[in-house]
Amino acid sequence: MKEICICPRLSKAMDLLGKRWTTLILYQLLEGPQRFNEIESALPISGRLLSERLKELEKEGIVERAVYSEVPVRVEYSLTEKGLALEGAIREVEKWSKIWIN
Amino acid sequence: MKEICICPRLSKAMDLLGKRWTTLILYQLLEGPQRFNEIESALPISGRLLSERLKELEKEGIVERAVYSEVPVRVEYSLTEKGLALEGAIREVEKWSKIWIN
DNA sequence: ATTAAATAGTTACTTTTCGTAAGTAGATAA
DNA sequence: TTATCTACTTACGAAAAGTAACTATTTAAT
Repeated sequence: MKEICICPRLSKAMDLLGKRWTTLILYQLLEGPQRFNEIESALPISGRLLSERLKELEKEGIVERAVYSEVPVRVEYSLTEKGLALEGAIREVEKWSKIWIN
Repeated sequence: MKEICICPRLSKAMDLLGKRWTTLILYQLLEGPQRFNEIESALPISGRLLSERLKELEKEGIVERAVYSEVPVRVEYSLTEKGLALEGAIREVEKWSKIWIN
């Protein structure tokens, strides 16, 4: 996106949040830290895309990745402060969807 | 999207709002009714996609299309009640982006 | 009569992203 | 040695997005 016009910050935000699955992944993580497979099971997303999205979100400082060297290995993803700050926005969409969808 | 797991309404909502440009188009329409070219100029979007998105939003009852038979023709797009109801969610993302982006 | 100008799109084509299914890696257990 | 578990990665065909040029309609100008 070229994000020249309009509000450039919102534009940047939507580059992230407007990507397929991103908001649903964050919504899922609002439940608390979760493992790769837990998220994968909770959403109709494939491992390929989940992996891709989590990397993007980690790079943006929205999600944190923690590896626990157990057997087998456990990897947990959680929201950072920046990620948690999105709760208000996500809840608003949830509210809207409860009223206006279907 | 298969939208089986998680909240199916949120999932459906994100099918719409999570599409590229959709939220920015709605944000732009929060300024008031606007013509095709106005929206096109305000965002770095092409006519092809703008046309596609507006049709989707119209089909979902989020946006209304009004044709005025002037010369040359004037076509205005505006938010319906359902569309206006998204303002809270969009403003929350805007707020977040002002704090956390860049 | 022909050309130009303005708005609101549409078409054709290339590039990027997504979806699906199968495969990999590293460590243990049978 | 084979199987199992988790967390990914790879390969590839399909769908969506980006870009630029083109169309339709009506009026005005040359």
